[in-house]
Amino acid sequence: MTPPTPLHLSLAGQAVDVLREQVLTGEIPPGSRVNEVEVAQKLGISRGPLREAIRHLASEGLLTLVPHRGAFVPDADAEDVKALFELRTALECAAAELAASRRTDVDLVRLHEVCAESRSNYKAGQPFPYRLDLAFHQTLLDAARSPHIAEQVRLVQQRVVLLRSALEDDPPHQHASMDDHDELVKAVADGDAARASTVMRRHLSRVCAQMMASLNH
Amino acid sequence: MTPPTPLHLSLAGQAVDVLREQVLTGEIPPGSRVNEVEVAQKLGISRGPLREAIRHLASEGLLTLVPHRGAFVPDADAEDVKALFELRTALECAAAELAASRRTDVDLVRLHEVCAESRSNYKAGQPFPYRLDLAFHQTLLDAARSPHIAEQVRLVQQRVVLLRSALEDDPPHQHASMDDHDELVKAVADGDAARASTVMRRHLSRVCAQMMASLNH
DNA sequence: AAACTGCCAACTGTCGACAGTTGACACGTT
DNA sequence: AACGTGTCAACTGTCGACAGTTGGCAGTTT
Repeated sequence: MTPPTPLHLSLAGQAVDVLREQVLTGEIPPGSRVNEVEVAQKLGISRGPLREAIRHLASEGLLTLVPHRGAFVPDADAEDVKALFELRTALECAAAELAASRRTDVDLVRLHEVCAESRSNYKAGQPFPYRLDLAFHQTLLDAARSPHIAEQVRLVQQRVVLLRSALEDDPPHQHASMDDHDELVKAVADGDAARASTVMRRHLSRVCAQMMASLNH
Repeated sequence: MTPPTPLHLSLAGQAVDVLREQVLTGEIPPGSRVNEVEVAQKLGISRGPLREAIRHLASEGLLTLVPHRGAFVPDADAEDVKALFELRTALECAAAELAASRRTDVDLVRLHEVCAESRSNYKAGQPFPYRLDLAFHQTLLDAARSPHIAEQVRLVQQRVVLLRSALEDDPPHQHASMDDHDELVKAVADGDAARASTVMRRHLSRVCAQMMASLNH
């Protein structure tokens, strides 16, 4: 059934994927500890690969390691969110600038598609799904064509998702976000790097404030 | 002599430090492979902790993992340098902006000290040591008071150091760098975030060009 | 002689077991 | 009753050994 390394992914790699999923979905709730023997048995693997998986997720910021105590799912306060968004702003503003100067027509089509889908969903009474927000930022990132920045944004995004569990999206915020996205696309289409950066900064500032507000009850 | 976890650092943690040193100093040259059993014996530890150390360094970008082949010290070409500096520019420009708005008088004193030491060394006929360049950027980073950005810059800096082995510092470049540093300090002292960002971008652009030139023989 | 095939050593991926540390509970003391 | 102490179970850190895969080499074929 499970030969050591059949063809594609090592046990450690599979464990990384499974654990990441469980942490991001909250199946393993923030603040809880990850028991090595217990999880290893549940995944049907040994402690060795699982340990590697845990360390990997810790390097991504999805787990925090305490010597001789184990790995914990971090639960953040408003202060952490603010600090994290400083990094995200630095990365995504730079990405927005690069996208404005490097985007192709295909990139613009994709960006318009995502924005249009968000609008239609919203007008149909559906809430603006976080999935589409992620898709927009990912598409913009692809247009920037900077693999290292993209990789770092991916890691930060993950951590934001981890903290997003308690976030109740309210309609005003959703509307403002979609407006920001549209404005970003316009700036990128015009090749206006400075404006793209400015709009992105304002957008992320808004999102950050929203998250901090919902974290403070 | 070596109980499992004597008091402070795990064997894996120690191995990380030793290996990082060996990789950054070029003791383990770029392109070479890291043999697990060999290095483990040389460090007097088992393969388990060493594997964790290897994975950790890989997550920092100091090693690249190839399934079933092992870990290699990456040797980069000009294209990689350019891509890496896009990330570094995004991070350090943001840090420069934050430093301009958050710096205290103590930060300014420290920045002036580093610049002064660089100048005096240079005028004494000594080459501008890379150590002082790192110190300057680190001091500026401290003034920005953004731990996440600082951590990411540290990782990128490491990778730059890894590629720096073949870099011959020529006096014109050193002089220009010191001028950039002085100009940065002025902007930070004035609290001029926009100017700090601009100067930092120009500075890193110069350093990047210098590195790419020396990589192309 | 060049290309293909089968074998082999070296190394990574994985596992189970042992040793040391940590936090907690129970007990005794002040 | 509150505090300090000793003991203990649970867990992490570490180790040595086995299984599977990879790349290279020798031998054979065309």
